[in-house]
Amino acid sequence: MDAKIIKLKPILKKDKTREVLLDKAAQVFSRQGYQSASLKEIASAAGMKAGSLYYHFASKEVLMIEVLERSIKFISDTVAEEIEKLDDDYPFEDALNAYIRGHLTAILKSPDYTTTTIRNNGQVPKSVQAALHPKREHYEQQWRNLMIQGKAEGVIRADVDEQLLRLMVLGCLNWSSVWYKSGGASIDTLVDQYTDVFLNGCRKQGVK
Amino acid sequence: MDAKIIKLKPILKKDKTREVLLDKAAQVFSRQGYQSASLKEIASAAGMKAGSLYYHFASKEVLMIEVLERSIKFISDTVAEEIEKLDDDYPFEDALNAYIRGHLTAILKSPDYTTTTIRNNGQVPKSVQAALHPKREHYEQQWRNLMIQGKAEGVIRADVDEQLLRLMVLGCLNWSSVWYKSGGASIDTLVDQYTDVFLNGCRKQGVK
DNA sequence: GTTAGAATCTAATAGGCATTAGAAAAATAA
DNA sequence: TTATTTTTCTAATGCCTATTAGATTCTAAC
Repeated sequence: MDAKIIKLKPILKKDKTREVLLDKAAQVFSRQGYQSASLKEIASAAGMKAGSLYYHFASKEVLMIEVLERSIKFISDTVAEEIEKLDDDYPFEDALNAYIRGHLTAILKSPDYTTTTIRNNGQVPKSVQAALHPKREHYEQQWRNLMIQGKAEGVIRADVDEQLLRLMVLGCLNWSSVWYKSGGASIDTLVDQYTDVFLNGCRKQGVK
Repeated sequence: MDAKIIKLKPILKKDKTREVLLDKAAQVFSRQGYQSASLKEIASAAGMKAGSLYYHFASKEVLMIEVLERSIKFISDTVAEEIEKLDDDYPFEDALNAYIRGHLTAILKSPDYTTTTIRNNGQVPKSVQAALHPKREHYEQQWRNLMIQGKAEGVIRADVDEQLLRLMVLGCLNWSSVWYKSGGASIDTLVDQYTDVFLNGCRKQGVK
C-alpha cells in the first residue's frame, strides 16, 4: 500500500490471444450457429485446447455475447462513418442512402461477426439475448430517427407507415447476408438499387 | 401368389402419429433450431419416448427434411391459391400483390413449418440442404418468372435489375417472420404497404 | 539463474445426444 | 378366445459436449 501505485504497461499476450479467439469464434459461430459450434473447434482454430479457452472467457455464453457486442458495434460504427461523410443538413434521401450503405457494407464485407448477429437471432439462449438487448435497441433507435426525419421533411408519403418501412429496409438488408456471394454484384450496385427502389419504386413512371 | 392380390384400407394409426410428430417437430425445430432441438423433446411433445420416434422416421435428418418439404409446399400452395383468385390476363401489379400476399400469409399464419425453413437456412447439414434444393429451386423459379413478366410488360423500369428486385422482396418478406408478432399490424396491412412501396416507393410524388 | 506470474495443457466429471436391439404392450384379425 | 401385426418402451451404446482443478510449461523481471 505504499509505492508502486502506478502499474503501467500491462501489455500481455493475453490481449492478443483474446482477439484471435474472438475472431475465430465469430467465424465458427457464423458458420455453424451457436449450438453446434464447439469450443474445441474454436480453440483449435486459435491454436489451443478447449480447456485453455476458459483462461480468457468464463463460458461459451460470455464468448458469444462478446462476439455479438462487437458485431453490433461494428455495424453501428460503419453507419456512423457513412453519415459523417455527408454535408451538414443532409436531406433524408442522402441519409437513407448512407444508412443503407453503412449497414450493407458492414454485413457483406466482414461477414464473420455480422452474420453471427443475423443468423443467430432467435436461436441463442435468452440470457445472451437479454445481454445484447440494450445495444441492439440503441442501434434500432437510430433507424427510427431516420424514418422520423423522412416524415418530418415531408419526403415519406403520409400513407406509408414508417415503422413498417424501417422493417422493410432492414429485412431487405439483413437478408442479403443469406444469399450474397462475393464476386457477384458489387455492394455499391446493391446500395444504389435498394435506395432507388425504396424511394421511387420499381415501376416505370407514367404506366397506368 | 394367388388370391389376396388386393390389399385395401391400410389405414393405420401410424399415419396419424406421423402427422402429429411432424407438427411437433416443426414447432420445436422452428423455436430451437435444428441442432439444439432434441428428439426427446419432439417425441415427448407427441406423447412418446425418443426411441419410438424411429418407428416412424429413420433419423433426425429425415424428419427435418420432411418438415422442410412440407413447409416449402405449403408456401408454394398458398401462393398458387392467391394467383388462382385473379382474373385471367392479370397484370404484373396484381401478380406481385398475389405473390406477396401468398408468401406472407403462409409465413405469418402458420409459422411453425415456415419459420423452420427460414430460420434454419444455413445451419442445417449439407445433406438436408441438398435434399431440399430441387423444391426450393422450383419455387424460386416462379418468382423469377414473375419478375420476367414485369419486365416483359414494361412495368418494371429498365434500370432496375430484376434479380436484385426479387431478392429485395423475398428478403423483406422472409425477415417479417423474425419480428412479426400476431396482434400487431394485420397481414393485409403488410401486404398492401409492401406492394405499394415496391411498386411506387415511399417518396411523395413531386418532391424534389 | 532464480523466481513469480501468465498462459496452456491434461485428464477427469457429469451430462446430453442420436441411435439401436430386443422386450413389452396395444391393436387388430381369425 | 388365440394368433398376428403394429406400435411403443426399455435400456444400453458410443460419442460429443461444456466445464473444472491441478499440473505443467512458458515468459519476463530481477
